[in-house]
Amino acid sequence: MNPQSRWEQERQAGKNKRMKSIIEAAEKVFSRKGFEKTTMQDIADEENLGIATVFRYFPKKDKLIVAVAVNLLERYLTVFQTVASKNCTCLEKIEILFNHFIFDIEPENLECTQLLEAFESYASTSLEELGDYHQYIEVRKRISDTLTLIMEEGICDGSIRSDIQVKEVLASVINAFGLFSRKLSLFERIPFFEDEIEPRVQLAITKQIFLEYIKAK
Amino acid sequence: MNPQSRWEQERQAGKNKRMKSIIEAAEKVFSRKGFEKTTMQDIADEENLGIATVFRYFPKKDKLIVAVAVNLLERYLTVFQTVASKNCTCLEKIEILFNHFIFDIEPENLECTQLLEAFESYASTSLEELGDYHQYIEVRKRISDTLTLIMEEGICDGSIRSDIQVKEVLASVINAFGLFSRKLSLFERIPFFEDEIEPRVQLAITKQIFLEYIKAK
DNA sequence: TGATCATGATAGTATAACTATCATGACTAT
DNA sequence: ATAGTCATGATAGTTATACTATCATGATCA
Repeated sequence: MNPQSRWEQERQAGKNKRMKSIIEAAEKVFSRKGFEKTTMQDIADEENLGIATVFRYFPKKDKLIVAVAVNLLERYLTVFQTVASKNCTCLEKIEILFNHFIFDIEPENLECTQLLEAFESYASTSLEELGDYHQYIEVRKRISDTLTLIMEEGICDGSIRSDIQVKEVLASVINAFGLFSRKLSLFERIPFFEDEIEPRVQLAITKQIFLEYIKAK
Repeated sequence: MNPQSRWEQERQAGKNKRMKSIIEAAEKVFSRKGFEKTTMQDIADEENLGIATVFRYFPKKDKLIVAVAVNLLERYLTVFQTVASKNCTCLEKIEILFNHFIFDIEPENLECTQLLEAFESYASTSLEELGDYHQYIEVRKRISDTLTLIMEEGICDGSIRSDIQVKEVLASVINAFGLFSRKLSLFERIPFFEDEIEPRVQLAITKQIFLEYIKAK
């Protein structure tokens, strides 16, 4: 067996240790500075690596960006799965998810949501090759499936109205998550934005609108 | 009077003819290629101008991007105002607005919505100087005021439930516009996205959720 | 002990934002 | 009509950054 190809295999499987450390470093820097303004040098510096090393693992910046997004979304998936297996009503589960990703006191989760939102925006406008992007879509689908499960359960136990189109409604819920996280980041950056509606209030309202809609009458 | 300063005044007021033509050209190119991938050269070529001329009017690419967004949003404002003065119920007005910007057969309006969505995302991550951005916020506020008017009218005439927080709910509506336009652009770019929910269906559901929520019981 | 290979350093290319300068030709005021 | 003004275009140059190529070094592994 050729060791070169073993390394290459590891690299492609994303199981390489250094690769993981670069992804984690990149996530930090992207969160701070955004995808566009972050340079590959910034990421190398974060881990005290040579820039050539970063390029060895991620020959294109876009590849690194997708890798960060996929990594993040996979962490999300486990949260969704954990909540899904909890022993409470569907409505409670959905509220737990809202609270976890948006209203959590820890700002960390919110930052993740913001980064994912930024990624989807980046993907739809700036991503050059869509080849790696299907990986992201895969994980996104599994999250969607998990939520579908939660809602179908809710219809069975009578806590959710039975005449809704499950997949479509929850897609709206998912999108609502990301949407307001972006508004929050705008709000934080721009002082004269003050007299607009506080995004957290707006988010709470949106949550209410969705919950009221899906609740069994 | 100093002619140099007159030109400078015109330039700053945005009333200069050439300036307008550059903004219109830029809007076309930005719509096609996105903010990031569009070069100043592209914009100059679109109008057969020298690149130096473009830089004379817009010393930074960011300034041109904001100018395009403000110009676009001002066109939106007139639509909102026109619909507001129509002689029909509040619910009908809101539905007209949905239809106009998203479901319209003319793809032109949808492209505008997508460009605005892209701009807000760009503003929250990549815009370097927020100085010009307040102009955009101003117009956005006037649109918000117009919508508030529509909804308050609806509460008076009894077509809208009276216990909602008007400003917050309509902010949700406005954001829903932009959100799905981005999903649409993703959908158009990515073939293997096919088995996801059709964004137009999703958008229709969202419209339904909001309308049902605000409707008087 | 010797071969392999990840790493870092460095130099180089391409592209695009942005600056500076100057010739030209259209417009404007008298 | 003429002279001056000024928008424009052409061009050359600067800087930043994505990305490539190459080589020395030192850790690891057989």
